[in-house]
Amino acid sequence: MMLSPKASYQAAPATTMSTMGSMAAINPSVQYSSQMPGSMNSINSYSMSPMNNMGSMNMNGMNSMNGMSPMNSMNMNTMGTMNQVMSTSPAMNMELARASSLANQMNAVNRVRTDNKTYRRSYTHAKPPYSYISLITMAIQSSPNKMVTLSDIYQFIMDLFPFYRQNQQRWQNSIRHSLSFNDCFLKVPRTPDRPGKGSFWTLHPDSGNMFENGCYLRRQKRFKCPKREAQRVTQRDGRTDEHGEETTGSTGSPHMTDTTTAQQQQTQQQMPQPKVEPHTMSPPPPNSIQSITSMSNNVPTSLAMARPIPQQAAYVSGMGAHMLGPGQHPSFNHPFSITNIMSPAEHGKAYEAMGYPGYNTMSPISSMPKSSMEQTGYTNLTTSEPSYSQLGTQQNPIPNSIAH
DNA sequence: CTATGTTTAGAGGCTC
DNA sequence: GAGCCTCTAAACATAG
Repeated sequence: MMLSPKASYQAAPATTMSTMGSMAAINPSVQYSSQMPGSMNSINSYSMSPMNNMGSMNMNGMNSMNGMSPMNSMNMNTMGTMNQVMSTSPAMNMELARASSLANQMNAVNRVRTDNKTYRRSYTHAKPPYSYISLITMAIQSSPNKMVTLSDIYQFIMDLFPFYRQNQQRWQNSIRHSLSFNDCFLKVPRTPDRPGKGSFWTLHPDSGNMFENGCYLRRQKRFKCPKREAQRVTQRDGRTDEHGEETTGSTGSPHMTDTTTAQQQQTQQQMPQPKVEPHTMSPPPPNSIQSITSMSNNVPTSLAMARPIPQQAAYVSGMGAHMLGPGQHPSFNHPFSITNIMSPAEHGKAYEAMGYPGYNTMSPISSMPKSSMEQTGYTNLTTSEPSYSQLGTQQNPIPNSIAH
C-alpha cells in the first residue's frame, strides 16, 4: 500500500457555495496586510480593475522569468489582445484577472518579504487555489486562438504561479493526465504546415458549465462526452455500446453517474444541429493562419473512417481520444478550429450562427453564476487551501468558521 | 533521447 | 457510506 505524500503539502479542499458566500468579505490582501504592515500598496490589487491586475501580473511574471521563452511572447500577445478577449468572455477574464492578481500578490509579497523579517514564508510556496483543469482552461482561454500546446500550458502556469516552477515533473504529469483524461479538453493535431511536437489543445464547446458553482478548485460536475465515453466502453468491453446509459453507467468510468450521463446526453440531443453547407463557409479572416486550412486533406485514414464527415467539412479531424466530434459542432465553423481562426469577437457570432446561442457565456470561467460573483466580488478563492493558511506567521489567517 | 499522450491505479476530500 | 472529483504516480507508446 502506497502512502500518498500529498497530504503533507496539499489537500485540495473544495469550497462549497455556502462557503463561497461566507468568504465574500474575505479579501486576501486584507488578511495578509494584518501581518505585513505597510505592504498594502503592494498587495491590495484586489481592489484594482481586472485589467490592471492582468497587466501587472504579466509584468511580474515576465520579470521573474529567465530569458524569453515562446510563452513569454504569447503572454505579450495575450495582453495585446486583451480587449478582444474581454469581449469574448468577460467573466472568464475576471477569473483570469483574479488569478493574475493572486500571482501579483505572490510576487508582491515576495518583495515585501525581504523587508519584513516577521514574514516567514513566501507566496511562492503556496499552491494556487485552482485545480489543474481550471489552470488548463485559463491557459486555453487566455490564448487568442483558444488553442494552446502542452508547452504553452506549462509556461502559462509557471508564468502565473511561481509555485509551479518547482516540482515540474509532478504537476506536469498531472497536466498531461488531465488533458487526456478529461473530455472537456480536445486535442487538435498540427498540420504539416505547422510542424512541431505535440498537438494543440482546446476546450470542448459543450463543456461550458463545468464550473457553474463558481468554484475553480473542483467542478460541480465533470464534463463527459457521451461519444467518447461510448468509445471507452467499447474498447474496454470489446463490444458495441448499444444500451447507452445502462452500459455507460455500469461499466463506464467510475467518475460518471447515470444521472449525469443522462443529463449530458440530453444536453447533446438538445444541442441544435447546425445546418451549414460547406460551400457557404466564409473565407478565413485576413489574420488567420492560412496554411492550416489545408488540414482537410490531411485527415488520417483511420480517423476519417471513424468519423465519416464530409471532406469539405473536415477540419482538424481525428478521433484519437477527444477530437471534436460530428454533430457537436461543424468543424468548418467551429470557432476554436484552427481552420477557422478568427477574432474573439467573431467567435460569438460564429457560434450563434451555428446554433449555439450564448456562446459568450459558455466558457467554464464565465459560467460562474452572476450571483456568486456579486457575492464574492471575485473573492471566491478557496482560501481554505492549507498551503495558504501556512503563510505569513504560519497562523491561519482565515477564521475557522469561514474556512470550513 | 526527450517530449508528448494514454491509461491504470490508488488516495484523499467533498457532496448527497 | 457511496459515488464523484482531483491529484499523484507510474508504466507504456509514440512522435519529433
